Amino acid sequence: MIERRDVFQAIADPTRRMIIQKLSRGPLNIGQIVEDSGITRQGIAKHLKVLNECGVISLTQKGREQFCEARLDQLDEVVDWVNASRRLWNQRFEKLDKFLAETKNNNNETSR
Amino acid sequence: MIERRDVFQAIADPTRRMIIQKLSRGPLNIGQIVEDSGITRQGIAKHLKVLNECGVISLTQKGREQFCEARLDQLDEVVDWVNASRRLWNQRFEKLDKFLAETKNNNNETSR
DNA sequence: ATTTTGCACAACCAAATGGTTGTATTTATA
DNA sequence: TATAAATACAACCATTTGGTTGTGCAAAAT
Repeated sequence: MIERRDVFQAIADPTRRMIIQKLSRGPLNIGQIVEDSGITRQGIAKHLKVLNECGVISLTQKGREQFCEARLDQLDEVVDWVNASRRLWNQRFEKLDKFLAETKNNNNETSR
Repeated sequence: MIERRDVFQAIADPTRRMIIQKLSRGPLNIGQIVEDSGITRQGIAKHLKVLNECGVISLTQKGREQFCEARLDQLDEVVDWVNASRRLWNQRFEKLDKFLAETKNNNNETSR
C-alpha cells in the first residue's frame, strides 16, 4: 500500500476534522488540542504529523511549546475536485436535453 | 479501528475519486469502469461496494450486468464542512479587526 | 536546584485498507 | 446446447491506520 499524503486523506478521519475545526478558531498548542478530545497527546501528535505532511496545518516551535495553525486554503483542492465532478455531471444533462430536443420532432414514440 | 463509511472516506482514495469522475460522465457497468483502470475487476468491485455503502453511487442490476450511477449530491456534505471551517476562520479575522479598531486609539504602540 | 510541563521518539497492537487469486454461479450468445 | 461474459463470494496478503504505553529530554515554574 502506498502512504497517501494529500488533502483528501487529511480530512478523511473524523478526529483530524475535529482538529481542523478547532484550529479554524485560531492557533493552538498540542495541549489545548488534546483537551476534551478523548485521546492521548501522542495520538493527537500523530494526527498533527499527518495534517502537517498533507499541508493542512503548519507547526512552529515557540520555546518549549509548539503552535499549530490551520492552512485552510489547502482545502480548495477538495472543493475544486467536487466542482469539477459536478460540472461533468451537469454537462451530461445538457447533452441529454440536446438529444431529446433533436429527436423530439423525428420520433413520435419519445415517451417519458 | 472503526470501519468508517462516510463521504469523506469515499473520496479519500484516488482510485475511488477516479471512479466517481468516470461516473460523472454517465452510468457505467463494472467492465467499463475496469477499462484502463490498471486494477482487477475484483478490486474495482470492492471500491464500488465502499462507494455504495457511503451513498456516493447507486447500483442497479440489469439482467446480467450491474449499472453504477453517481449520486453527486452526497458530496454536498464535504463542501458544507469546508465552508463551515472557512466561516470560523473568517470570524477569527473579524474579531482581530474589531480588537485592533478598539485598541487603536487607546494604545499608540499598536505597531504592525 | 528541583519539580513540573510540553514534547519527541520508539515499540507495540488490532483492525482496516487496497489490492490479489481462485472458484462458483448466473445470464447471454454462437 | 455449449461456451463465453459478467458477476459474486471467499480467502489471502502486505501495508497502513489509529490508537496505546513507556522512556527520555529540554524548557519553565516553584
